[in-house]
Amino acid sequence: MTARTPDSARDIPEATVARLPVYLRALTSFAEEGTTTCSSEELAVSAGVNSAKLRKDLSYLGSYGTRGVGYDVEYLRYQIAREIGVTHDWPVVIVGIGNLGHALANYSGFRSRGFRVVALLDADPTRKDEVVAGLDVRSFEDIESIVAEHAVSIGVIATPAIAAQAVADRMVANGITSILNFAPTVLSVPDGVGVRKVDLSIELQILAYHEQRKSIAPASEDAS
Amino acid sequence: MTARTPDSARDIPEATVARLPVYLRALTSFAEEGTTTCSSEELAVSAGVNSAKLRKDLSYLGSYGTRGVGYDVEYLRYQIAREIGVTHDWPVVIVGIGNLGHALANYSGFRSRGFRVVALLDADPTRKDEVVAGLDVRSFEDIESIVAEHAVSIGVIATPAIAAQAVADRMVANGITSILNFAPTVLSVPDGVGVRKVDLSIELQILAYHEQRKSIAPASEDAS
DNA sequence: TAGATTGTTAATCGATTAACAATC
DNA sequence: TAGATTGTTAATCGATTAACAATC
Repeated sequence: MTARTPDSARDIPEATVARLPVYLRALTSFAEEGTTTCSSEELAVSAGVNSAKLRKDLSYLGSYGTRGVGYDVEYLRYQIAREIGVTHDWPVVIVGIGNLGHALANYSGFRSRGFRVVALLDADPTRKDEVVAGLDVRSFEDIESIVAEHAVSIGVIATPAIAAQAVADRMVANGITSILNFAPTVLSVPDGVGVRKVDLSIELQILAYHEQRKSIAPASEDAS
Repeated sequence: MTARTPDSARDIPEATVARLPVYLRALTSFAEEGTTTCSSEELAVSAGVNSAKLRKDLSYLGSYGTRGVGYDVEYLRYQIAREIGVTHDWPVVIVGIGNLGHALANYSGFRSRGFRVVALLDADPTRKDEVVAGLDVRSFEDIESIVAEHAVSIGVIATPAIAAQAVADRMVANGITSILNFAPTVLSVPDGVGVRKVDLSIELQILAYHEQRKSIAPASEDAS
């Protein structure tokens, strides 16, 4: 009981989970360049973290390196992909096909990184019959049959803020258990449903805060 | 020297800084609804955090509430806006006017939350003379004059990954000191330049990780 | 064997939370 | 005065980091 869990299903800290995709991407770059082996230092530089943190993170997955040698790029890449769960594609629906929904539907990075957009939904009936990124824009009312047909568990909300909660409720009612929310609003969902938020203005405001402080700050680090 | 810094320029933890924009948004909602006063509990619910964390966060800014009563919505809203630095608009340039750049250029939330898009730049000469969101798409070569003319310190990168580092270098060379990066790549910038990254695939992969574990996890919390 | 690099330990740092004295 | 709610304290929790023993 107190021995380390031997195989999978260990408990990985949230901060580590958030970095695994970054490592995965760096390893994919290495593989594309033909690099077959790398050290924790090289991988760390490529991922923009320090190597102690990288090794600590990887240690939660298991022992996939070789002391004195480093990591096999392809092997580690696969192990991380497996841990994240992107060795097969996840079907995804996007709701809200405005400017942002358009951009998301056309984003090729989803496909290459473990996701497949299976449907585009919009509540506005005038948008129906539009074709975006090779997919028909369908009525939001079709969500039930689409989620059932494709066994969708991940939904993306790209609607105006005012509509987002209702969309989330409807997603959850139809069995979606993970939501990526681009609408600038706080969603409330039942326990067990995962939500991540991408908020463009908030990111800019965080930059603005630091930007503002640059002009105020005493020049204490100024070595000139 | 050991007394609390009396006025502004206190040291606010990063985690708090990242939440201030969320509080600001919640307060703006309250104001629009005509709510003039709120308690930490009400504001916390609206922002999706617990009230202890909210009060702790606000305590870094100062004492803007009244014990036994709560907060004046408009007053607190102004204090937070001032702390973030969005009592006046920040000029912003967007580089890379593909699908995502289009969406960002048209995003009305920037304008209402402290930012003004002053120029859209793209390296592709065939995109010049296009008008997006009421702005001419201009050559990336114009960045120097535009940054100088509008005193731009914040840049948004919405180019393909392959171009992003060169764009960032050029931004930094021209005096931009804060970058919001949508390209799926790690940027390296000099000390003193702030970078925030928004990575759509990474957000989905984090959701996928948790989604995957739901099917694997032992039903230890299952009370049925 | 000597050199290199991992995986792990332990110390440190920062963030969260509950509880409550202060005070309206 | 009694009730309400803030602002702060202190305990806890989680994340980071440097250092190094293990081991290729």
